Amino acid sequence: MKKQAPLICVVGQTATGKSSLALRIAQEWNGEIICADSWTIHREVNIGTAKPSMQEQSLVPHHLLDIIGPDEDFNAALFKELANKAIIDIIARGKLPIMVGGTGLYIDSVIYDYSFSAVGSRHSREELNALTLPELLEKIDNLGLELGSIDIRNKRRLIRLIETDGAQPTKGDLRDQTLLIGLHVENDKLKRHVTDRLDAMLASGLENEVRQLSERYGWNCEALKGIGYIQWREYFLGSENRDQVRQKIIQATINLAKRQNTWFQRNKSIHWFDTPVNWYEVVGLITTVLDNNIS
RNA sequence: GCAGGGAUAGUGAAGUGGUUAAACACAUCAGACUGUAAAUCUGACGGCUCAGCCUUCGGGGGUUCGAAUCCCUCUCCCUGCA
Repeated sequence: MKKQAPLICVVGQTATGKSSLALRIAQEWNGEIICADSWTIHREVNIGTAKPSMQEQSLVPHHLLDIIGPDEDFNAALFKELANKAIIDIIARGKLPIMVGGTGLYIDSVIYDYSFSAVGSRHSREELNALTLPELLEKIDNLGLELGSIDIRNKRRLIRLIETDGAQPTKGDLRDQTLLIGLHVENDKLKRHVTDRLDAMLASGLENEVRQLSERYGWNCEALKGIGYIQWREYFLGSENRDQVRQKIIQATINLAKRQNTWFQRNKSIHWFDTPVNWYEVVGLITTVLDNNIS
């Protein structure tokens, strides 16, 4: 039986240094990076998303960056498809694929081979969105759909259930030869990292980037709904000052980091590292996986 | 100095005599998560020897069967007049 080629994943909360670790791994083992991030896929949002710089991208090829416009939608199923293509392509060229990112759903869709149920065209999302929770439940009942184990207090879950005609999703085992490296930082330290990173973003012209994007695409634009962007709205309207924006961005980032951590912590296959990462341990871990593959 | 206003849990803020350990929001802690995921949703959130008990609404005193809510007084803060 033919063995699957190795895949290295670097996951974890935002601002833990995933990108730089991935870069180092890629340079050490002749790899290419696949970004599993729901925001860096958008073009034109660069500073606030902490997108890898052109300099970093010239060092190592990055995939799934800048693939859609700021006002275009994206989704996990699409990510899974594109990421799988990228992985196959990288392996075919004899290089090591390294998937890095903090969007847990995107990562899992690839490494656990999620079976996304097709979107039913009979119902428009806009129409369903307008319904209340009880109305959605009634509709589901009328359609004869099984609620299963979904959270019936979460409107989005109910809408999805209707859209998929109640199709039950499936999840596979962890992809063979896949190494999961998780980065974790303690709360206090994380807050410092987040703050420092934001101040660096501000120094490199975040405000200007947001202003230009909001003028060109308007505040309803997808990419401007992200952290680091949406918080400027009141500022440009004149009701808040720069420091309030800064505090709001820090807070939103910390809140996100908490949710990301909850997602990844339940995955018992992840090898966790505290930062700063002990490089030799990483080398040891990766070497084991790669050697195992050769034999 | 005089006249008003105010002090409520980590923060903001409701409550103005009786299911009030005290709405709500935020923060915090924990959790869920398969075509929006940087999204969406859930629980806990005064203390304890925790299906019961104890202590809270600036401090002290009082009225009342009963007060964060009424009265007196003290402290501090804001506003108008001096």
